[in-house]
Amino acid sequence: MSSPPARPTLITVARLAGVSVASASRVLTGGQATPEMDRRVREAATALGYVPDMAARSLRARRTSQLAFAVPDVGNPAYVAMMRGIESVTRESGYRLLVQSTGGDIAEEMSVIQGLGQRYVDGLIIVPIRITDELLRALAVTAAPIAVITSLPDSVPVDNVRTDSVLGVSLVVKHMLASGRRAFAMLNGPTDTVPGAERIRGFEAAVDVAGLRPVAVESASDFTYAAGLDAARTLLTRCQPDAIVCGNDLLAFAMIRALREHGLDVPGDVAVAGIDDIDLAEMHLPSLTSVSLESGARGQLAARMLLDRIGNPDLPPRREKVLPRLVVRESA
Amino acid sequence: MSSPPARPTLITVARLAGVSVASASRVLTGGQATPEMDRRVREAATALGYVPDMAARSLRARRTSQLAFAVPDVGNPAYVAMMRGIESVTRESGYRLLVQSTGGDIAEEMSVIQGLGQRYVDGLIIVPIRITDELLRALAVTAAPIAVITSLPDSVPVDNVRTDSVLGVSLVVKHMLASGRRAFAMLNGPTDTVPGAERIRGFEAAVDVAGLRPVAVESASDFTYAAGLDAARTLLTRCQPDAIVCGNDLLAFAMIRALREHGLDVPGDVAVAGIDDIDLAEMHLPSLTSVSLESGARGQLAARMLLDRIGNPDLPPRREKVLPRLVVRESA
DNA sequence: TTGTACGCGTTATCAG
DNA sequence: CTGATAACGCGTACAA
Repeated sequence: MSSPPARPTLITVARLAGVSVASASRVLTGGQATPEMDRRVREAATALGYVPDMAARSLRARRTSQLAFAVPDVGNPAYVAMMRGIESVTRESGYRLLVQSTGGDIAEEMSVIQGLGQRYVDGLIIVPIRITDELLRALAVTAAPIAVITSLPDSVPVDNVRTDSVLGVSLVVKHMLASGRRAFAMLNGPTDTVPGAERIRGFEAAVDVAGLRPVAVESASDFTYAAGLDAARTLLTRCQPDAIVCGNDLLAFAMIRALREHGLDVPGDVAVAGIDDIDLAEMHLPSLTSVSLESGARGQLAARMLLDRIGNPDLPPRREKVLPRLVVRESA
Repeated sequence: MSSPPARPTLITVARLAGVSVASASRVLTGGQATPEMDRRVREAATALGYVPDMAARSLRARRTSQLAFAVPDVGNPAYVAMMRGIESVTRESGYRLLVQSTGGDIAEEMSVIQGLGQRYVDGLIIVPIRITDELLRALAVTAAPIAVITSLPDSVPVDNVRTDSVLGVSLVVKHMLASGRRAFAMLNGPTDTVPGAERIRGFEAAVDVAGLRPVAVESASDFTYAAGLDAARTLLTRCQPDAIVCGNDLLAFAMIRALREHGLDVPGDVAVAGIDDIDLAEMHLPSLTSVSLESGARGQLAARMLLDRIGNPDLPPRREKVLPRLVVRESA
């Protein structure tokens, strides 16, 4: 009747090696030690199969080696790309990554930010899609460093990674103009979101610069395919554009399908472009012309900024901008 | 010159409330206490903005309230769906979710499993795509409960969630036979993976049952679109099938594009179907007929199994099977 | 019902 | 360079 073998701790290791726990800890955490000391401790550790306990280490060292990513919608491939970018950085830096879906819900986002007080992560990367005063206030006094992926007002002293969707949209519009299109329409997502607002602004500005007026602007209730399908059908009952810019790639796919339902060819009759350049843009038939907002790169950048700040909390707030890039394919 | 306000601990709260730390702890963790005691502690806690420290709690309680999901490839939407399923369960159970990409690499998977000894999570959900003896051995003696999403040999006493891709493939083949197709080909993924092996097996069996022989079988080097494109082109130089079953939806998208390059219409000239029924299957043109392997449901199931086991480690190992479901769309 | 006191496994400080 | 020891913040026997 033997009790299960107790999990080896640093004390066990030190005892077997015949040294103090302090020395054992030093050796194992890469401190200074004589070769002999080093050898004895390591041998004892491997002999016992010692593995450090992260909970104890976190408590004592006041760091978890974990980062959190609060994402609006894991169903959106653009955010998945962002997550991959983040993961690539955390992985090589020895951090673990925690994923939390917010559903784009402010209350959820607030609760994630508040939750930082629990100290279960050393930092947070968050992508809010609506910016409220409440959120800005919360961002100002977080219990752990935060990096925000969105355009924050300059007055908010928080690290953030921006993109320029206004410029991005203008790239598409110019491209469509160059191929002779004149009747522009937009199928956007909800305009009370940061991306939705910026994209419609960019669209109207770009069309205006060309001396034109949009023939239609429709907003889907969400940046999803299903919502896009409804809005796209509505849009097509109202007018017949020859160029349609969509708020993101999922909406563009919906638009293309709706056009086909109307017997219209893409890009023959109508040019269609999306935003985000998700992986599927290339796989789609026709393949989708899209503006890459470099989601992966933005994720990486945010992760690096966050790690930098964790390493040095007194750094001044940083704002980095990532430039959009037009990817021309078959649809426009 | 004031020092930054010290973070409130349970001691601070107890002191302000004029009670012992034990009482404070009891109230806050939902123990027994007189209404008066309860009130005083809570008031003190909110007054101070007290938030429990997870590291300390984890160390003391010997649980982290965290689960890990080791996924082969976050770029594959099927795994993203799985992740969403898992997240929905962890979220409502008060667990946090940690995501670790393995890239389908055995060494990575092993290291994740070994890493369990660090006790940074209470359990792990893993999706190995290759099963080796080394892996099976590691699975047998883990430092924390594991749930595996794949078909494990019955001899391995580990909770696992299975699917029946053999049955799944037969569903597609039958459907294609019913629409008069006879010249069957398969564009599979790597056959040294569990999914790859099962799917080719199912395909050959189903075709055989119909008294036919496949006109071609091609394996892509990976379950990705890019790899699929190469393999699809190769396949088409060799033969002209009128029905093509693909190892997953991404491969199917590649197949459809390759067919179009050859001037062939889907489904007019050739019927194409995929496996996994990812979200994009519906968005594609033509929309993709696919076998749903219920990734989301499998994720949920695995998460629930894992939580059950964490709650009761002495449970006998469970194996659950999720049935495939044919989703007929335009491509076949 | 409430309080005291200890231990969870580490790391860091400070003497030697 | 090494060792003894004090925290880190919390939960829970055990005693009152």
